[in-house]
Amino acid sequence: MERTDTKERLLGATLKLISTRGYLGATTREIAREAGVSELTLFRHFRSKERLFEEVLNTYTFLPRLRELLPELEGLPCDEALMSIGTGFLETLKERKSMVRIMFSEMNTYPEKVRRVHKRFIDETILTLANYFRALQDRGRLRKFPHTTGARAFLGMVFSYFQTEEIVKGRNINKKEMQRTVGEFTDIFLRGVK
Amino acid sequence: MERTDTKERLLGATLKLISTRGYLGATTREIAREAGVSELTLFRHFRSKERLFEEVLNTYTFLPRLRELLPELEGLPCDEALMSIGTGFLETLKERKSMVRIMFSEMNTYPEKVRRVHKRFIDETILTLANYFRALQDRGRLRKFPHTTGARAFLGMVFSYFQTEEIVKGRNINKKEMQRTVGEFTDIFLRGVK
DNA sequence: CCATAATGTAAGCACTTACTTACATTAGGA
DNA sequence: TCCTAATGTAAGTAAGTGCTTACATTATGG
Repeated sequence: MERTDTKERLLGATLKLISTRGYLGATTREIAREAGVSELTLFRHFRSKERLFEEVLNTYTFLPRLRELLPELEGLPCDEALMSIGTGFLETLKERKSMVRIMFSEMNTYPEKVRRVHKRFIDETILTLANYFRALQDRGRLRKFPHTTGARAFLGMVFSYFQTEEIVKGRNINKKEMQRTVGEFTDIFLRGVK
Repeated sequence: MERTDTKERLLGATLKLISTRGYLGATTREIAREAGVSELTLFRHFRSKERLFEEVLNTYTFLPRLRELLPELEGLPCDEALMSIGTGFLETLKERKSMVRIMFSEMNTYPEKVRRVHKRFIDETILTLANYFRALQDRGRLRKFPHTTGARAFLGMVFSYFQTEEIVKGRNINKKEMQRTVGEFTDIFLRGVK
């Protein structure tokens, strides 16, 4: 009974290694070494690599915070509310970068498992935002437009920005840059470019 | 001298298998079998799996294709031009789906050399559209806005849409749905939602 | 103080992988 | 007709890979 955090260390090491080297590229030997335990311990806790991976997905699944965020935006003007939604979304993505990486890398290895995570996060976020837009339309704060497509559009801008900069280029989007870019996205989304 | 298209068949098989199983998951045996040649022939044409993969990336790049999207839009009004860019972009992504899959799923596991090409690809795509926007601004057809962010925004909407539907969900976006959605994106992008 | 549960070390197994070697076949051009 | 270039078959190699077995160590709680 030497350690109590063995399982957590293994899960963390697996998340790290699979997100950087891919499922096939991350070996159980290396995961164990990264966690500071023997390979045998890995197999004693999780019976196979696949089960280990599954537990990683379950452990680090993330849910959108948008729903909790919305009530706080009640009184705000549209631009400030959207700005807040955009930066909140981007911050969640940054926090869960490893999981986002895995989501799009292991789509082929384990399609159903990964799709579940995607559905829980992306689809849910689009839906929530779309409903929010509809509410704003009903109150006359926004003009009529297809609210689901609108949600897709806004989140798509932010997500693609995250994907190209943080994931593909490996850059870190700092607070200042984030504020600026999301601000510009918001402005375009609200006012249009014409 | 039995066949003249051996190399092409191998490149095609590699594209197909790597895009579905990943770089490590696609074995040289299977690639050869898919191409209808012996594994030895594969190694005689390309000396290693890595070189084979590099040639695949060079062969199937579609950056030139994207560049062709702009020139023919001279006389069109903004909304039609944007619509054309959006659908053209989306159609290219669909056509080159395998490449898109490879580029955005596993890039972090590939050698630095490959990643650099990929980064340049993204930057150039954004830059091309950004320059187009600037030209339209100079001619007073669009209002002043940060043109690079604008290009990011528009391409991001379309790309995220493609990624979610075609890659993650495995759906086929048909012509009609594509027209509608891109039309709505364009409208939002030009007029805003306020 | 001792049973137990969590860990370790070490060896190894069955399998796969990228890649090689040696040798044979075949078809077209000189 | 014969040389050459492209291909094939078959066997094999070295280095992994996930996972197992056998056995030892150690700390803790009753």
